[in-house]
Formats: sequence, structure tokens, C-alpha cells
Amino acid sequence: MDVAERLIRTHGYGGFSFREVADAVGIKSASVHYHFPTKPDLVSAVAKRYRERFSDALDQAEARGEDRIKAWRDLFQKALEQDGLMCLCGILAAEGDSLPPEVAQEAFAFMEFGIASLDASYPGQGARILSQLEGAMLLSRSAGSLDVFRSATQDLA
Amino acid sequence: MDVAERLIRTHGYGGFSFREVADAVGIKSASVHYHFPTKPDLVSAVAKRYRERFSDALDQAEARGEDRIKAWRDLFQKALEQDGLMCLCGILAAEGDSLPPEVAQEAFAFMEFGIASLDASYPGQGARILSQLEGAMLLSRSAGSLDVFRSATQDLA
DNA sequence: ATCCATCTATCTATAGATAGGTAAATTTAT
DNA sequence: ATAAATTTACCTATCTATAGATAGATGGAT
Repeated sequence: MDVAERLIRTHGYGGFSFREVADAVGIKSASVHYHFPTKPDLVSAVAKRYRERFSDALDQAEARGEDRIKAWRDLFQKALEQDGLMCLCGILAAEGDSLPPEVAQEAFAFMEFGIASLDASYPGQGARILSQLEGAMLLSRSAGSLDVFRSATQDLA
Repeated sequence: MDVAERLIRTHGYGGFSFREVADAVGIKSASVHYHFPTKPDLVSAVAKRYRERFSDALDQAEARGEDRIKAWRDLFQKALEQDGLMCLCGILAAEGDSLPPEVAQEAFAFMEFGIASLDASYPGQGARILSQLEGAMLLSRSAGSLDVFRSATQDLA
């Protein structure tokens, strides 16, 4: 799942294969199918885990007394600067119509969760803030430079 | 190119094929290769045309005395509500690492153009505004509802 | 007569997926 | 405690579908 997540976050749903995952792990593609019978199964599981991990990280930030917006921004920025990875569900959302329903729904669940999380602290502004963050990652990856992310989100710091 | 653009904007770079384009046009895939030898050739051409068309539409809006932010917002919103399509280059940017260099560069050119265009009227805020718009399209398509786009961009109206 | 746009046919690569087999670990029954 | 049964996690081999791409033929337009 770690390997799959990384591959999806760099190449998208359609841009990775069971064989790539298998090669990276050092097994055969049939063995990946053993654990996750279909591609939607695999990607749904990865997306679900991603959302849960994200939620946990936010809880920890809250326990440290951090502002919600800052927590979101920092989490995304760290992923960008440490691994050059953008939000898993942002990528999935972009592929939209070609996603199997289960996967699309899991990506949507993340967005709903994000909007609700931000709305809780900044009523009515969740969608705007999450949009800004997801878009900033998109531009930043396109430009190949973290500066764009920083510039696009400096008002959220 | 119309067909290809629509397919890319719904399924992404990797999510459409020469055969789909050909079928929609009513010819064979080999005939599409006649006009655009390779897939990067086709998609680069589509992306370039997209940017030029966008630029023209902005010029027209400016001639009508419209605000730049409003012009950008309206163009994206119209695409979403009329055809359910998000920004071509937003989708391409998301696929990032799996794009052929020429295509990635064309997507980046659009983003640069957008940032510069918005910066010209709102200095230092171009990246933020374009991020917000691209992200809002992403969330909106994921939610399958224009309301999300409106909610995420109401401050830009 | 030549060129353009299309066709048919085909190549090679890769995709997701499945069938069937095997060795080792684990669980159950005696 | 040990033998038998089962399950786990792999494997090889293969199927079918589809991808991008190319070669060579055809027919109409200039």
C-alpha cells in the first residue's frame, strides 16, 4: 500500500500498474492480486488509509493547539517538500470520470471530510480554503517549485 | 481536436485513446495518427489551442470592461455548468510525472500565463487566485455539484 | 499525375485478471 | 505432543483487451 500510494500520487490512478507495485515490493503481480483482487480494491484501500492517516495527523495538531488552517497547510507543504507528492485525493479527483465508482467515492469522502474539518473552525469557508490548498499543490507540481505553493498559500500561514 | 479536448478534460491524458477519438469523429485510429503522429503531438496541440482560446476570451472580457478575476471565474464556471468540464491544464497538471515533457510544458505554460494575467491586475495574488479556481474545479467535479465551485469562489465574484 | 486523407491489417507492448500449483506456517483434532 | 487439515502468500503461465504506432493500399480531388 505504501508503494501503491506513492505511485498513485506521482502518476495517478491510470498511471500505475500491479506490475509496478509488485516490482517495487519484490514479488509478482499475481501476488498483489491475492491481497487486492482488483485495482479499485487496492486504490480504495489506499485512499481510505490516506484519509484516516490525515485525520489522525490533524487530531495531533489540534492536541498541540495548532490552528486548523495552519495544520492543513503544513501537512500538504511537508508532503510537497519532503517527497514532492501532492494530495492523493486531489489527483484522484482530477481523473474524475474515468475512476471506478468506489474510488471516486473515496476521493469525494476525503474532500467532504476536509471541507467539514475547515468549516468547523472557519464557518462557510471550508470549500474555499481546501480549494486553495489543492489548487496550490497542482500549480506547484506543475511548476516543479515549492515557491508557487508558498506564494499561493501565504495568507493561510 | 474538439473531441480530444473533451476526452482529456473528462478522462485525463492517460484516459483517452486514439481509437476513442477516431470513433467519435467517424474515422479510423490510423487516420488520427496521420494528423498527429504521436499522442504527445496531439495533446500538445490541444493544450496550446486551449491556452490561446482562453487568452482570446480574456481579451474580449477586458474589452467589455470586465474585472480580470471575474472573467477567469466566469470562464471556468461556464465550462463547468455547460459541459461539466474542468480546466484542461488543471487535469494535465495533476497527472504530472507521467506526462511526456512537451505536454507537461504546455500545461505549465498555461499556469504561468494565468498567474501573470492575474498578477497584472492583482499584484502578488495571481498564484493564490488561480490556485483557488483550479482547486474549486477539482472539488466541484469530485462532488459532482456546481454548488461547491460557487461556494469556494464566492469571494471572487 | 500527384497529393491528401483515409482505409485495412498488423506489430509490439502492456494492462488487469485468472487458473492452478507449491512450500511454509498455522490451526485443529487425536 | 504430534499428525492431519487448512490457510497464507507466494509462484508460473496464460487469457483477453487495449494501447500506441506503422506499412502499404485505395480512391477522390487538384
